[in-house]
Amino acid sequence: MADANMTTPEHGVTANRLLVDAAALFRGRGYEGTTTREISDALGIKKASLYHHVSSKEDLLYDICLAALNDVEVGAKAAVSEATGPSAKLRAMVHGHTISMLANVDFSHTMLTDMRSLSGERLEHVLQLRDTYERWTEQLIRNAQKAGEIRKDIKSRQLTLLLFNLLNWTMFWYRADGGLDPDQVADLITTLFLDGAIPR
Amino acid sequence: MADANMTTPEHGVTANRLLVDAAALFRGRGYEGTTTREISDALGIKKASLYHHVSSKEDLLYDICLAALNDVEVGAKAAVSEATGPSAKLRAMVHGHTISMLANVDFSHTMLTDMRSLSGERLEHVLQLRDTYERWTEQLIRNAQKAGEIRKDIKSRQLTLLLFNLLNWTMFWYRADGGLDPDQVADLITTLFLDGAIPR
DNA sequence: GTCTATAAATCGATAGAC
DNA sequence: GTCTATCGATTTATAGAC
Repeated sequence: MADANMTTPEHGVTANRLLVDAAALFRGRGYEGTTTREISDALGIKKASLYHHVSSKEDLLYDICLAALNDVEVGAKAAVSEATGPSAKLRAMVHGHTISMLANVDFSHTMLTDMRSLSGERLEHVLQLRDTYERWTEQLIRNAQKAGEIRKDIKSRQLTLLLFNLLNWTMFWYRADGGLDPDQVADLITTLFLDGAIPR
Repeated sequence: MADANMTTPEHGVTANRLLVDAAALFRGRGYEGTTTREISDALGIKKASLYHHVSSKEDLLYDICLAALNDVEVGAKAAVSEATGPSAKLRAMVHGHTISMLANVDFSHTMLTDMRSLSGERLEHVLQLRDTYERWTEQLIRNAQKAGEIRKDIKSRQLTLLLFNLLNWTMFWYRADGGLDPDQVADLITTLFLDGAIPR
């Protein structure tokens, strides 16, 4: 869902719809594979009218990446702040992250796969935000390791990479109309990450 | 590595280099974001000379997807055929898949993220090959479940999706010059998938 | 805030000489 | 098998009327 906190205050409603429609197109055909013509068609305006709301196509990608990162981070941190104990906080992170990511799957998908099309400073900024979030996650894992609730024979960095493998690729097969709702997806990821596939 | 079995016999050496160089560019800038001019520059020939070897840019993408799928399937099936027992075969699948995928990471990355740019029949063909491979993997999991070596409280379909989450996203962070070699990556994925992050 | 019209550049692909 | 030259279409973006 594209709710109010996904855009900065100075943006109007059309600019909001612009991001949502662009993200849906970018997810389906890629940023480079989507033309400004297709975006304006989706909004029901002419191509030139887009430039009243944004100053370039890349602006759309940049705003989508920032919104996607912000939503997931806000969702994860809210969930973690309500949990008590190292492994409970880790479970909460997976749950909050997954719910936010799947609620804005067009944004998350675009951010993760088309980020590379951003130029210079903008790419660096998005990468820095992503890295900061990954380090925050790694700290959750390290805390759980110190408490003896997560195995210590695999480095926290590598456990973090494996956790994001589980989280990120979900966007490629998740369908809102499919057999699983976001809560069930979050539970699956949590269960496999923590318990593994061999019976305990 | 781009070895001999990655191309069909009728292709010459230039056509082979063409695939390798194109896959590297596609991984870095995306299929839609890469121009035929960039591809010809990488080969040291003029843009028009490309069309002596391939009849369209999309041909390159199609051939890369087929080669990527074939390499991973061949690697995984060879490993599985040498293993004995349901869970040993599952471990072998992860190992063979990971080694082949990381040895041709430009090809795998391009196949998994830019497949969507294929048109009509070609997209269907690639999707069908991928689905067949996924079903073969799910059968390995089902066999291990029947033998009691894999938990039965999660459906084989969902365990398969989670396993491919672990396998596929690895392409986004694996670096040949990084701290982990393909064998270590395969062991990490196997260990987490089977045993989980909580100490046993 | 949307429109028509168009600029300026680049795209994939082709023709034909060598 | 590679080249020069070029076609026709399409691209992002701008100018200026309404």
